[in-house]
Amino acid sequence: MNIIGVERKVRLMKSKSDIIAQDIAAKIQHHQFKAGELLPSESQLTTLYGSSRETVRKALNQLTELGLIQKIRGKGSIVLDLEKFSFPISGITSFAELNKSLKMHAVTRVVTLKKMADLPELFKEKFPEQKKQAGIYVERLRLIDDEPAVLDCDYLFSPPIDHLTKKVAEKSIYDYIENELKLDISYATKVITVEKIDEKMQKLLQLDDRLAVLIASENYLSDTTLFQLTLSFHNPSKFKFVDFARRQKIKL
Amino acid sequence: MNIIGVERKVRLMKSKSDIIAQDIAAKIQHHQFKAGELLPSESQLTTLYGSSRETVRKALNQLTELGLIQKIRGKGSIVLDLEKFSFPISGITSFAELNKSLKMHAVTRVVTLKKMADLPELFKEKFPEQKKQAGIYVERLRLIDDEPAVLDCDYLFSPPIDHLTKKVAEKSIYDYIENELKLDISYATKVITVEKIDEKMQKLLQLDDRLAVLIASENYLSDTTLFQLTLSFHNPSKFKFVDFARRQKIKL
DNA sequence: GAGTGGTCTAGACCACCGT
DNA sequence: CGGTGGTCTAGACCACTCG
Repeated sequence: MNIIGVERKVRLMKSKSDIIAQDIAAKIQHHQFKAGELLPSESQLTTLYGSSRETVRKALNQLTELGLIQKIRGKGSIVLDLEKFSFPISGITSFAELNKSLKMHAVTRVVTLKKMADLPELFKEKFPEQKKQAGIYVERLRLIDDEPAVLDCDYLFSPPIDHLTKKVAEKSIYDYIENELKLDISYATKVITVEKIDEKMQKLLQLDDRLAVLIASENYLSDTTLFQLTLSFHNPSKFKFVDFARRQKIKL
Repeated sequence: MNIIGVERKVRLMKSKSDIIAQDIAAKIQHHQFKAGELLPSESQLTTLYGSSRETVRKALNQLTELGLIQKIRGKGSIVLDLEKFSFPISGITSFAELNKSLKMHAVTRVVTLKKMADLPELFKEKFPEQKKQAGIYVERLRLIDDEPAVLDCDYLFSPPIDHLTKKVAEKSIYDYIENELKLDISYATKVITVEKIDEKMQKLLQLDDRLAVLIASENYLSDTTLFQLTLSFHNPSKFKFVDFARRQKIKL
């Protein structure tokens, strides 16, 4: 039995190409494949993982999207320097996941947890249909090294999210949604701006200024259900957003 | 001859799947395919474009990445509401391209254009090898509705970019790089932060405050050559960064 | 010329959705 | 059940790089 046969028993529901991508990604992270060097060729990977070339290529494409490798025709796939851009945050990632993978020691304090009363102005006009929908409102303060860094204000809709405990909100709402409720979080839109904030928020974030960086996001399940709106107020001096981007072939 | 045969004569060097993606994207933009509705099924698209199913799927995957559609198993591909998230800027896009596609009437004023003297602190430690390399330094002020919105400071390396005229800098450096120099711009990393700026810059941007949003980016060609570093200082009150993101399957 | 990645194909089997 | 998308395969041909 080859590598994949073994892996597949453990991680159910993952495709062969996902497993190959995951495996190569891990080897890049652990410097088994080093930055600047070439990956084994596609035909070598084909025999290594016991799969067809197209499957290997699908895996490599994922790594290309992520910015882990760059493919060059006639040469091979070069491993890019992950260290250099201390880790893209792009993609939907929960604070708990970030905290874990970046090894920050961060703490989450639940400020508010109650039934949703009303949407904020920002979302009201855009989502008139959600206006009357039931939901949960959560306010959470994120502390990094004991200093307030972010205030997250989440509007979770019921359905699909009917209940929420303080404990879950402290740990990871995304973990709860995916692993308990078995919902399939799929995509999000984010808008980053700089906004004036009120005094209450200024105190919470312990800011000198009345300005904060706001990330407003809309989060959707794979069936296109809107399940969450978030206003994320960041302490400007601690704010950092890292992104990896590829040039679009398709012009809109 | 089918649709693709015709298109292919015009736009050389594009793959069949790119053309299909481009075509569907255009039809979505022109509301020929409407938000919330389903695209024709993959097998229908297969016969429509006279290609194999995998080729159609490759095209649909590109649209999925872009956030134009969402595929649902057993149902079909739903067109997402492009209007709702007034246009993702993510991906490497030049100011000239943005200006055109967003129909802003923006003006670019070249403030400085000279030989590169030295890299700024921010980049110095990270790119010691580039320190002695020759290059060009360009400073450009972007005005939107006659008000200063962004100051772009570009460091272009020679090679591959040996000369640059004021005219090119005013119009579009990316256009020049791609269409004149025939270089293949491929990927970039971006870091967004909020920074203190000096008085000179404050004046240029006509800011009340000494704070600006900084986007620092590193831009690479498809052969992994670093060809440009950019510091982009944004007027906070005019700053807006829009992003579309999909949940990562691969955990790093 | 040998080896690399880029594209496309035709066919197969599966999982899921609706009627 | 038929139609949808999800995955995988084996094979073909091409364009490119490098010695």
